[in-house]
Amino acid sequence: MRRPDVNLLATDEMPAVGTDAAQALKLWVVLARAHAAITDRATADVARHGLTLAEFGILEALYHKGPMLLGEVQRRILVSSGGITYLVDRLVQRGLLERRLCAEDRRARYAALTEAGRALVERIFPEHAEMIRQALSGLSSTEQATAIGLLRTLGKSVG
Amino acid sequence: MRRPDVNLLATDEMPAVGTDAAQALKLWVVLARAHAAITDRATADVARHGLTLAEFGILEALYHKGPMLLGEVQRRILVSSGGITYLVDRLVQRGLLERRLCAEDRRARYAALTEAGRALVERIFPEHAEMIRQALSGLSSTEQATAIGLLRTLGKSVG
DNA sequence: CGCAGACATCTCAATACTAAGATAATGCTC
DNA sequence: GAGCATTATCTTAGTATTGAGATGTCTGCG
Repeated sequence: MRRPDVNLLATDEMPAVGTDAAQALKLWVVLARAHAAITDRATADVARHGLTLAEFGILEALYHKGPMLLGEVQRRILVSSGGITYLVDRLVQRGLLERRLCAEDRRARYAALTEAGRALVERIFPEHAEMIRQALSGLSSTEQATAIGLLRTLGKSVG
Repeated sequence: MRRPDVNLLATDEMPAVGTDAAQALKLWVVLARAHAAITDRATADVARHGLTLAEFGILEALYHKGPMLLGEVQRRILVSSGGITYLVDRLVQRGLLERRLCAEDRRARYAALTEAGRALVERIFPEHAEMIRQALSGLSSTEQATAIGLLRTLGKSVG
């Protein structure tokens, strides 16, 4: 058992690769490792409440933004179109979410929290936020700000 | 269709969360987004050769490090114990890898590249490295060095 | 020596997704 | 206003991966 996630490249001694490519590969490796480590912790945390990270992401988004079209939610949590249907189905079955018609576009559907869903988020979100804070506390506030800037730039330039 | 990966939190206006937790959450979000963006590209790149990112990671590790025990490979590419068996099985079936007995420990097995496996890595790795270099080129060399340092610290302190 | 526990790998069932295509509604453009 | 490309969601089948437990092996201790 143990650990989901991405591949990892040998960090040293890579013949036939320029030094700039080697640096980029190393960045990709440490990024993937950090992501995997945090994902592990966050996954375990929300699993205590029977939720996937993706499911938690949906609940949290709806809590902070209010009802959203399925497509908006999909783009926000980064799943496929089939995936959002599947995830919302499950949350609806558990009584945490409901689908609502969209008056302006009859193809579209809103997802909205039920009372139970709202109550769940209010109960677990603060703990989860605290867990994340704790997990990332190896970086000072200044360092975190720097990292946010760099990763934001990176994310935009890759996409 | 479109896009694998993690959850994402509403970045602004989160009641009942301290500013330090809010910053940590934002870092988690941009990290996850950057990771998802790069993963998308890298996955598409290796898929051209019929490989998963995890499969590619195994081939690449063995190429640069030589034969490794399955457990070592598992820790390196971050999959479950069942996962490494499954992945190695598939690569063996395709003739890219072979299992070898370990003289010192009869429970353990080495994974080693076959000639075909070595040839494949030599053919596709340089392109892949170049693709990663290009994908991360939105950050200057100096910025990349900074990011590597921060993410390495982060990864260690989380785990 | 002989056994208890820790390990390394494998097996197997369950699951959270993805990809491709179906359905239906929208909105341009002529 | 009729068609055609586009968009929003859903359906279905397939898959990569996990997690729990089984098996065989090693190691240290009494």
